[in-house]
Amino acid sequence: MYNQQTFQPFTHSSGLMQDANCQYNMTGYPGISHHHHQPFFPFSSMKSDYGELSVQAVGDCSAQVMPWNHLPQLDPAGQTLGIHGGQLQPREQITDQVDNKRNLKREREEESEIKAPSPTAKCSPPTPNAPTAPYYNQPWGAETFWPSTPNGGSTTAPIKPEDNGKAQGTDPVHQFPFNESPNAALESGLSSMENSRCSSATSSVSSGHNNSTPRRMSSGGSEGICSDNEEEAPTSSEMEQFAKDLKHKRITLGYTQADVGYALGVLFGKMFSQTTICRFESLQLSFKNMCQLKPLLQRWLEEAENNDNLQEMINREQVLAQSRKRKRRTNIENMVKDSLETYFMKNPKPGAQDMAQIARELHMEKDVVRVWFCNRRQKDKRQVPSKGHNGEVYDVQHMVHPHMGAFNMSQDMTPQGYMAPPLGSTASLHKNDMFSQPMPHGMPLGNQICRE
DNA sequence: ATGCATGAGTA
DNA sequence: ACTCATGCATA
Repeated sequence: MYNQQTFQPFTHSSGLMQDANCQYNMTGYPGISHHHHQPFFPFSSMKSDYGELSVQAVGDCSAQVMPWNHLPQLDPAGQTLGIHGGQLQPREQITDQVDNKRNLKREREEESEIKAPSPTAKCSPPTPNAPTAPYYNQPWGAETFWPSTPNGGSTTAPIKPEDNGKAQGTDPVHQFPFNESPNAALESGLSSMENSRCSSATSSVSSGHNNSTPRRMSSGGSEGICSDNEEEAPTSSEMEQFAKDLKHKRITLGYTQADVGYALGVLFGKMFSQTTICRFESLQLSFKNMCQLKPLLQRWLEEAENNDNLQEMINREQVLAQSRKRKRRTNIENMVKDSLETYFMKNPKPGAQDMAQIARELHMEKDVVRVWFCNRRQKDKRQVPSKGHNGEVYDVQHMVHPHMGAFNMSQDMTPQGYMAPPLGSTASLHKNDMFSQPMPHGMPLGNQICRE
């Protein structure tokens, strides 16, 4: 079932309502959210997934959403330039930013997008072996596991990794190439964090590991939200402030989110992706997760502010790339998403039977359906209602506007999450009403589209 | 910036 | 079978 088609012909009506988009396009089911067992930010800034509005709209939106986004990462131009707008793809270009760092931003990013290692980097050579990525990434070849992956022509497709996926990575931490190992301070910070709740995370480079490396920080932790030993559990507003600050300073210093994630790997032995940093900055992680990452980012920030060589050091580092196969991302059509959404509202946690049923009806793979539900639930938890300003949450489909404290939602939930059918939870809409938008539910297309 | 995916840990 | 942390790939 992974079709190979490339993209939907669907063109977005960009421009129309980008702004509006930002505001209304938030999801949240009040009913559900009340019960999260894990606290999340009250101010989520997420945009809904369902919108499927124009890509650009989304992008713009995001930039605007954040109040503290002093330096909008993308200007319109940015978008035009590239998909990644201001961000670099981790693997590719982490290296060159050194110098731009000071000069700055916009351009740098734009360039990077296109470029290869920047020549200008003050110290960093084009970094041939530069740390390109600790991330393995394999263009998921059809070959192995996944059934239909005809990948014929992968868009980006690269090369395939040497093995099937199970490359064991070496642990960056232990192998630290770089002599000037992380300072004690850093280490201590990390360790404390790990000790307190991230024990398993210690060595892993999050990404590519496969089996053996534990990548998560204590998940089940009952330790509450953030029991940081040394640092008290930050309050949501402190966290919000920190995130804001981090972003601002990061940008000012000329680092990309990918740089930061990479730097964490170098400094602490645990690398993070651009995605994670992005989510941190936009408060789209669970509060607990935020608390876990905060100390690291805090350290990084300190280092970055006081150490001009940081980037250089980092550039010298290398991390082994790992490879693994990954299923090609399925592109679920809007119509299908709508259907899934409907099912979700009726029952966020369908049993195997239901799942199979749904899969049948939608002509999807059961696994895809399963993952969709998992992600949907996860998103729901993460995406908590937010506070006002730009972050009004508004779920078009559900017409819900939850306004509850995220942090409190945890307790009454069952361990597994959802207890109540979301549907009834329609809440009042606030100003969102104004933004309510017609979700351009796309056009009817196939169910899933997979690019090859 | 976000959708779909992976996998360790867990209920 | 699920949650949670996390990331590749993509918009």
